[in-house]
Amino acid sequence: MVELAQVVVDVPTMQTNRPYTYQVPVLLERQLQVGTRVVVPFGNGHRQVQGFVVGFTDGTDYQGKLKPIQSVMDLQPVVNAELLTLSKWLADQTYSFWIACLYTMLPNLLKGKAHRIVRVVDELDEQDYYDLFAGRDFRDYADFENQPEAIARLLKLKKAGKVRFDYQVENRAKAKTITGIRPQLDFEALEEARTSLHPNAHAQNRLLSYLQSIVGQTVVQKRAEQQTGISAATFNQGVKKGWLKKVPVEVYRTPQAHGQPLPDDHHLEAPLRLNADQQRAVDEISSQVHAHKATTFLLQGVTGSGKTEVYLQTIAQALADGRTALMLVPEISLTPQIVNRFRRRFGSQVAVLHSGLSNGEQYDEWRRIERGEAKVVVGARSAVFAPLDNLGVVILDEEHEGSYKQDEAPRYHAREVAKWRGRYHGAPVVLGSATPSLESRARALKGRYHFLRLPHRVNQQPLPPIQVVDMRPEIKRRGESNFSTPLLTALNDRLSRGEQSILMLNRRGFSSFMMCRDCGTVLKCPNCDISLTLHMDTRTMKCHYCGHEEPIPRVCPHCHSRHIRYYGTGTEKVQAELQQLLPQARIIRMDVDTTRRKGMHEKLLRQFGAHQADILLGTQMIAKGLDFPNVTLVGVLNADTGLGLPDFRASERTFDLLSQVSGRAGRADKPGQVIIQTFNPEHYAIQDAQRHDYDRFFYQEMSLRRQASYPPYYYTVRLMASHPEEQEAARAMAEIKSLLSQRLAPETIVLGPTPRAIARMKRRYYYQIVIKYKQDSALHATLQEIMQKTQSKGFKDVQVSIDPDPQYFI
DNA sequence: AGCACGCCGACT
DNA sequence: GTCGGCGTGCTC
Repeated sequence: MVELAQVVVDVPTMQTNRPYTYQVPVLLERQLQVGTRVVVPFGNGHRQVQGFVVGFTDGTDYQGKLKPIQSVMDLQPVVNAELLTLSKWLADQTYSFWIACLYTMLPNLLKGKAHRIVRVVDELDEQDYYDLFAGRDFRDYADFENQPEAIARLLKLKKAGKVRFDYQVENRAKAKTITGIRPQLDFEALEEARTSLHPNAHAQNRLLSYLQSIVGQTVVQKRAEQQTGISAATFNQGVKKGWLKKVPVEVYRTPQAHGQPLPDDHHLEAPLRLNADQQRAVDEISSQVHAHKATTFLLQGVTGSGKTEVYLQTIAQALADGRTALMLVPEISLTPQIVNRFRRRFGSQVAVLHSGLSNGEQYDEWRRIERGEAKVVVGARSAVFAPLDNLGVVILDEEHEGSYKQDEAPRYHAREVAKWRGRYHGAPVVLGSATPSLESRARALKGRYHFLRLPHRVNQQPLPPIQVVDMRPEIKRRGESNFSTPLLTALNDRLSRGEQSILMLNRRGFSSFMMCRDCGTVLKCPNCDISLTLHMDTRTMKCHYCGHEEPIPRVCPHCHSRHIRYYGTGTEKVQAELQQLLPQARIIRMDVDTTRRKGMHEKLLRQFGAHQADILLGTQMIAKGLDFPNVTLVGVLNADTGLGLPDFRASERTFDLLSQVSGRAGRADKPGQVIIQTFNPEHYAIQDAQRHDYDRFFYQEMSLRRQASYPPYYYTVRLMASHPEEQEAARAMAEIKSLLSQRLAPETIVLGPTPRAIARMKRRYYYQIVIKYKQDSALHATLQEIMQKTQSKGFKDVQVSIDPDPQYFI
């Protein structure tokens, strides 16, 4: 029986979210493997789409006539057996399309580009031929994008059978090549050519001797020119005379370490000496590497405790076993400094994957990994899919970071994918953090994760003292200002001593909630204990969990002050105020606006590092990983903004952020100081951060989570539905809710539906339902059922998405 | 997604 | 009468 191929096609809809069966033409039989990309005809007409071969079969239930695969796009599979299995699991776990999961795991260039070509097949009249085709016999349909009249004419011509629409899938994945030269004659023949040269032909003489020295090899022309001083013109003459040939040489678009040279493999940095805690961590993790055990570790180490060195030496152990390693870092922490540290230790075995790379660089790094040339991958979230074989260890640094969860479909969490890959390869997974997520820390306490701690700083220096400044009396005394007296004094002090300061403006939750300037009260929902969000459109305060609504208050419900208002400030405004207060200070502002241009982020940091400025003023992006020895003061202008968010993780994020920035002060020989300005000096997240007391924060927060039935005591799922008409969105959600109530376990809590914070986006109205459950055997099937059911005509134009374990609830 | 089939309004 | 509006259903 002839083998048939199962193909997942690039048509991301619920109806087509399954493999289709295709005939395999004899010519393609040998090239075709599971995991290769193919071009297949799909649907009526002659539409072509890209697809992935996910299996072979010798029979099918399909009654119609099978179509043949049109062509094979890859010589080698681009998805190996592991990643194929993973993609299927991912689609199931995240309620997303299989095809979307496959693309998520691969470099962007492997997503083929579909072209529609309009081809002239019959005589056209002069006018049409000239206007539409400009004398050619085909054009890309995309050329007519914004010309509705032209499109109308084309459709008419199509109807008349004068033009045809063809489809073409473009394979964008191409290797970059540069010119190489290769001798075309053997040594003797070159010698002969040399002796018959005119005695004045010095350059050609040198070329011939050079060619003699590289017989049988290919050398990059640019290098040959540099090495020998022979000019490009002389090489061209050599080509003419048939002495040599120019050949394309494939090169990798290796992302350079931002101008710095890549370290060469013979001068790698030696491992640092470990302290007892670090050594124990390395030993325990390595033992699991050696034993092929998929143990999950939680490595909790205070800032400066040397976690990175533990990672490096653990990776070295895996490499020594002939295995590979995956190192995940949040996007904003993936700075040149951290990448270079890995490169100095492991040299050219390191590959880097992150969103800052061009598509070409991304593709080339990916191929180096896939070919086994890179054994250590350092990357952000999506690097968790790096095609490493024989994985020995996976490390997730800053495991508490919300950015490990993708906030669009497929909504996966890199931590869960990492654990899946760990199980597949028998490799331990290390979750590292100074402030672990409550979920992870709770699991460590229950023994589900193996708990390791690094309680001491490597340099034995104490953590910097943190001063909390209560802004309420400050505002009363001096009027509206972003700068308290103690902070200004401290800033002035650094200026006069020639030391630097970092100021962070917390932008999260910008101006969406109400807070009293006199007592710090934030308006909360009476049912949910979560902040109410201001809706200017309806002039009300709303709760996004239960739908509670109340008018905007004029006086504080707690202290009856009239100073209750929105909360939030922009960096630009703050910079202006600061410049006025400290005219002599040189300030660098870092926010989305000043760093939008590529490379600006690094440039500003380099300037600050070179002491071309006294103060670095920025948003959250400056909280991570920066290490400037001359910085002795860190100030947080508004610690509270995060606390006002209608999100049960608000306190946790505030605590993390404050702990994080505090680590930026005084890391070298000079002692540091941290000043936190707040309207809520009594809040436990601020007080515990001030004391550097993670444990205290953990237990306090855990008890609140237990009372309110939030993670880690409950799991959560968020369902969202949208429709251009608000009524329709609400009606669809009501129907979904009733289905959930019928199917789910009675202990499962279903909140909502409620309108989302930004209820109307892109001309659609959004509603959400939050499900809280401990275990519910009916949940998965019910959610699948909802995805299916909402395809029917009762849900016309309704878009439904499911977000398991959402990180943000706004 | 993108296409064809199919059933109701305003036109050569 | 028919051209074409877009609602509906299918794609190996």
